[in-house]
Amino acid sequence: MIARARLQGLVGVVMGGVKIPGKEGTDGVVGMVVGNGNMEPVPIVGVEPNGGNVGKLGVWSVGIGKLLSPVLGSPGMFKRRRASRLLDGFLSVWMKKTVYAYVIMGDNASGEDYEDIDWNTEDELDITPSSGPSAVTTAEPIVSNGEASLSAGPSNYKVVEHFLGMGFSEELIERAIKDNGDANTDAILNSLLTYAHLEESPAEINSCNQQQQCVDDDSFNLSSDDDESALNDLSESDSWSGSWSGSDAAECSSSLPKHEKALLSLANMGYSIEEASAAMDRCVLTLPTDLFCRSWGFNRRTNRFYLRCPMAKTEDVFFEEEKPNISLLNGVLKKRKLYELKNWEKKKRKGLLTEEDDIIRLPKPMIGFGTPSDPMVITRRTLPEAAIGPPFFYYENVALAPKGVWDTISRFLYDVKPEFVDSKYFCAAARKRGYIHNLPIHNRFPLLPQPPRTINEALPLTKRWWPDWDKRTKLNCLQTVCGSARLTDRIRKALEKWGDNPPLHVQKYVLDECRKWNLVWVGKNKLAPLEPDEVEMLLGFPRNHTRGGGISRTDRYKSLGNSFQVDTVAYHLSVLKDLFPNGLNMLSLFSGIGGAEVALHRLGIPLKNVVSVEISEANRDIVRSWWEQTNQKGNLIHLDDVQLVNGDSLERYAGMFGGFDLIVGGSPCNNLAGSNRVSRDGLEGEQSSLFYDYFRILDLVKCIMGRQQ
DNA sequence: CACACCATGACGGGCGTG
DNA sequence: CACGCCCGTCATGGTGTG
Repeated sequence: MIARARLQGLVGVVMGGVKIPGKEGTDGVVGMVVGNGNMEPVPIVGVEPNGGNVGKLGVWSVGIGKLLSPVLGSPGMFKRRRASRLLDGFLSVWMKKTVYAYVIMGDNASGEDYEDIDWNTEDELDITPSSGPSAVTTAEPIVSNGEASLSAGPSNYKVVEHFLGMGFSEELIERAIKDNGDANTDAILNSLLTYAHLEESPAEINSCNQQQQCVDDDSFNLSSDDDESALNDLSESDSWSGSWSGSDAAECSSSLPKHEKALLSLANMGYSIEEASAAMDRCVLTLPTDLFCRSWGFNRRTNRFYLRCPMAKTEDVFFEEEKPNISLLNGVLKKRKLYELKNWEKKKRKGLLTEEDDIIRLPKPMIGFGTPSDPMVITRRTLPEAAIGPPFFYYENVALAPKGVWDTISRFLYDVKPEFVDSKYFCAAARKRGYIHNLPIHNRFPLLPQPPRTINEALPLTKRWWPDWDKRTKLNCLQTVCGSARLTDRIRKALEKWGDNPPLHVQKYVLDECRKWNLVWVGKNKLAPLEPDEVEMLLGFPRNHTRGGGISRTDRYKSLGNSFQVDTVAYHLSVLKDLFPNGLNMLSLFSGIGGAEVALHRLGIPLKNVVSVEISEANRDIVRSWWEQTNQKGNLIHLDDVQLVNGDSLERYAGMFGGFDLIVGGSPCNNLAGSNRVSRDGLEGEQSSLFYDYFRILDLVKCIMGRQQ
């Protein structure tokens, strides 16, 4: 029988820093967690240290929740080994060394050998439901090689077993077969889904709908077989998922709390209760729940999977793959999704979206917990327990990221709420950024001398030429590119036609260009983009910080545009001065041109050891040059790729220095920034997803520091 | 001529605000 | 609803270098 394994959607992601005893290089364990129908993570029920063979990463394997199984496939038939081998395939197309997410395969068996798949071809990765005769859906009768030999029972035995394996109760299956006959599995499944639906409470129905969004559009049809070796690792009976098949499920969840069962399961595999508990805390609790209600897409350009928000991109999800003969299951799901969409739109129109629907909002004014000139709004806050250091951490990114991004970032970073600050309260240029950190917030102090706060003060030579119809007192955000000479030439010619009082439409044209490109007046009718050293000054860097040493002008703009505003960051970090009078050890991720290092130095906080991770050689040169010129007494260690930073190296450095006191990082904003017209893909974008490495490394260091104490 | 490097301009859209 | 804002990217053509 031709059958295909169907990868049924990525359900959950977890990343943890758990060392698997005796297994080298498993610090950066990336987890695979599935959710259950209640939108909760399912506790980890097993560890397969070698499962993914993911370079130096280990792989968790997990069971499948009972309520999920009608949608995702059969927990009873879930084969770890096969799943992990499928993962290998995905890893090969993931392109990145670090893996954030795995696809859980619904175990619809097949007759083809999945190992023959060329995972690097796009065809096999097509996320659209495949058409043609070989395309089967979850609704078709499916028999794996392994089970075929067992199926000697009555004619509907296989059908019953199949649906049993999907987690439906025997009673429901019998009822469905009675209603539909045993030939039409589509109809049976539909009935089963309906029965199950009716049995759920309204709240559960709602969450179930969200859950199912993961499933249809982003499913894969992939060949797979039932490798005999799949059976030789963990037996089904000692895994938790095994006990979840069929009607045992309800009893199972009611007898012991889930986490205790998972603990037992881990303990049975040879880990101490302590280790198991730590693993579970770390992995299960840091799982952001919104991942469960998102669906997955595949970016062909980058060859990577990404999460997409069902709310923002609903139309894509719905209509890009309209095909007449999509399976009944898909039909049901689409109807539900459509229903949900309409509900959501209705709510939105009526303004009924609650706080829960839209949690993190930008404050106005954007002054965070206060600025040097504004009175402190808040001087105390209560941090979530998991966020409390050591180490201190400080994370930065653009404030105006696509919706939901900051919620996700915040959930990963231990539910600390971001502090949004616009640097226009610190200097003459706007820079709206969000900072998530676990630093104290009382007794902050600014760098002295405080930088000029208006354009006139910052660039006094421009004052003479500034027309009264240009009302700007602050510059806009300093970006990575600047206006060209040809542009300012066009503006000059446009102005010269009109003498001293250009008409309103010319004024508007000029002002629009000025705001867009941050132009300043340097002569009569003469505008100019900011010079790189002016940008350095505005951002709080020493003059010539990025100058020379082989860096081009455009690269200077780029590096500066990607940097911190030093005064702003220094104000936040100033509380460290009393805490570390003898200096601190810092791990600086995405260092760029060393904004954090410069800030700490200017605060007078000695830098004992700095491990700086920065991909750009030019930027590393800048920091090294600054390090030497400022006669730093400490050690500067440069690494290039955050993705290659693993537990071994972190443990080594932490051992050398006695741990890290501070972890600073502003991860790439390319895919978040509003000015990106090409690939504003959100947090799962090619560069911005490196945020997860920030979290991964932070979590690893927390883990290491916890052990050292 | 090939090649690397650099400057230039064309290119929307999400989201907040008033 | 109109408006303003935004740590950007890509293809292209020019320039410098061997």
